[in-house]
Amino acid sequence: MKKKITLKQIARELDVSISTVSKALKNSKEISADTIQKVQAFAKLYNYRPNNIALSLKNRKTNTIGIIIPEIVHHFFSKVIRGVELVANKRGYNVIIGLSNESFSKEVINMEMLANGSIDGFILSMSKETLLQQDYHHYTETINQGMPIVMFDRVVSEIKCDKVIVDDFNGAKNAVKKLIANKCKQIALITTKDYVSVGKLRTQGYLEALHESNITPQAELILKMDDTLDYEVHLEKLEAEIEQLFKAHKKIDGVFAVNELYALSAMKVARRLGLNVPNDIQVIGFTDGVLSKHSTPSLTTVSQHAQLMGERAADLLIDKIETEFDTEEEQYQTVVVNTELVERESTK
Amino acid sequence: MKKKITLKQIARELDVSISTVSKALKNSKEISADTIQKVQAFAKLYNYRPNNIALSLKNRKTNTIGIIIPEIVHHFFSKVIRGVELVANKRGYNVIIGLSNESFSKEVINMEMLANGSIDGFILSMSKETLLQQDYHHYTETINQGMPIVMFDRVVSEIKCDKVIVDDFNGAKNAVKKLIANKCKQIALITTKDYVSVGKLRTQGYLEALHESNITPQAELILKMDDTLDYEVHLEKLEAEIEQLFKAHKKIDGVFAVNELYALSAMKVARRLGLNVPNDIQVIGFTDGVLSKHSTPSLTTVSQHAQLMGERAADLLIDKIETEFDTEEEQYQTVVVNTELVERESTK
DNA sequence: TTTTAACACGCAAACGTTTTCGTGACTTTC
DNA sequence: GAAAGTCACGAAAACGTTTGCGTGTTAAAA
Repeated sequence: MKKKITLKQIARELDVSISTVSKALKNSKEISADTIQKVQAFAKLYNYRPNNIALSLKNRKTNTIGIIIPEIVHHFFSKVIRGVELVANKRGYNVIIGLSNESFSKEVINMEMLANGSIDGFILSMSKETLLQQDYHHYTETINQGMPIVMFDRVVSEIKCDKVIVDDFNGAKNAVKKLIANKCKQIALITTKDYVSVGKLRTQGYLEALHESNITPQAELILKMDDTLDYEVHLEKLEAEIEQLFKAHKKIDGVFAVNELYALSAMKVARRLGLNVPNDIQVIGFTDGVLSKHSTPSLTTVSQHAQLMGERAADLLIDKIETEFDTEEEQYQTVVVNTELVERESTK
Repeated sequence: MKKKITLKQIARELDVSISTVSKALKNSKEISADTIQKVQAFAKLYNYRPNNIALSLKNRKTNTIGIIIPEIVHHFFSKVIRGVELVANKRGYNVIIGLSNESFSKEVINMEMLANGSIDGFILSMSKETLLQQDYHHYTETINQGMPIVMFDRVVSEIKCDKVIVDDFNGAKNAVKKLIANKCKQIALITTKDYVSVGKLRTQGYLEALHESNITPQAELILKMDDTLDYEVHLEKLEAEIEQLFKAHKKIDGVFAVNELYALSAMKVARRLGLNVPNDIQVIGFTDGVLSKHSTPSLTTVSQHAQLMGERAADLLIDKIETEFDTEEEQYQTVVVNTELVERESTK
């Protein structure tokens, strides 16, 4: 049980000063070849590694980025994390995570925990509660203290910072256009209430696609679910509403759902009602989870390239961290990650 | 853009010493009421928060735990993380993650990055490559340096540390017994090669269940897949092998698979061969992913309580971190988390 | 009035680094 | 043989804290 060795200990053992040891390890030409050799041999023997914390303090730089997300047991977010970790690691950074669990207060607490020197910058996606309360002071305060922030997916225009977002609008539009091209006449939309920006944008994409094809949208074909509830738990409620929709509008022959679970539920209800997917009714979802790929029939979805978003966000953040001079007035950019329609069995 | 304020700056502004400020903020009785009031007001105004890094250096304690896992886009691991984060946060710790991506070298690098002062202890699950190479020096070295480690799920007896494991043996045994109780006569096993400890244990559970019911195991009913490949990618190969198995043994009426995807593939192949699940063939999987719940038919599985494992691991680790005195010789414990058979539609 | 005690505060060390600058001992140069 | 230069190293400050101890001032006790 040999504890980690420090410069001081090496110095004492070798009867030189701490500075000599430090320089010797860096092959400084101030130090004689003899001493360098001696010090390095000793350091290697005892497996010396500089203490990160001391370095962080000295350099006022932690080489760590904080990521705060609403939920980690979620394909989208875990893929984003993977992307962040990938480039962070490549560029010499560690990643520290905080989960808000969709709660405003946990988000605030987590940010405060990390903002006091532990990290060099944030990557985050807002919790639903924050989105609802529209209280963004913790973000702006953090930014004002000079800590860079990159937001992704769930963003809001009030906050001035770099952002990485999915092209929700066009993703949805293309999906619906695909349904139209596949001869669907009555296309239902299963979405969330509008305060969730992504739900809103996808809804707009749906409407735009109809518009461009000169189809008059029918309000009765749009189902807006309350997204504050954990829908994993409220599956029955979800299915009941969909069933009601299908029964009230037997002519529905296409469904665009703003997430995977809504789409899956739609397929399940359709099957229960004796409808065949994709022959009687075609379904497209949004997100690239595991369910789509392995469901029966497998689900055509709008893939979001979550990992790529994480990579972009990390690059953006680290770039900002490493630009010494804040070039005059802050210049923020918003990266839009394109979606991709992955066609599977639920469409023709 | 006001940067974070330090004790020194407060001291200068208020024309007192740094120590006075520090003590005043702690309501030390060495300091007069006037001064305390003055300092605290000023600190509040400027939103003073002590710098974590400086504290970590001083206290030689980071209040951060490192977690290293093979993969994050995976229901099991992300649930474990959630559990870890939950108790870590509750007990005042942060969580920093490292992904080995199933690679030995990335695991080593990640551990070294974190072991140099960044964290107080590790929670980790071994990469497949490490499991294969059986090179554990990075673990033992870390432990020898006095850094506590808690391993979970993929563990190995050679490493002396606290562990949290799933009761794979009994989980598998109970699952197979369930199949037997449900009148299955020919029960196939779809498992991994034996170097993955969990695969091995689940296989043993399968055998034991048969043994206890006086059924002679048939080697031809056991399919051992090569787990070094990413099976998400090699789905067709997997399905082909299963199809071959089913065709060669038409009397198979039960399947126990050591993970979710194997089970799902089995159901898919069965359907393709015109077999009804659960009437012709019953299927049970292992793990508590999303797929089981949302597949059709939904899959009966052995649930592992991943989040609970994470919580246990975190408690174990933090307990160890916070016991001042290493009570004489190290005493390690292994926590076994029970499994639970979640019955769904794939069994009768 | 002198001694003692209480009070309110500052000094300095420590955590583990890095880096600038200073300095003593040689070596070279004229 | 003296001046200048080179070499190899050490001292010290700095990053931002906490804390034991020393000290000057004042008030209380003798």
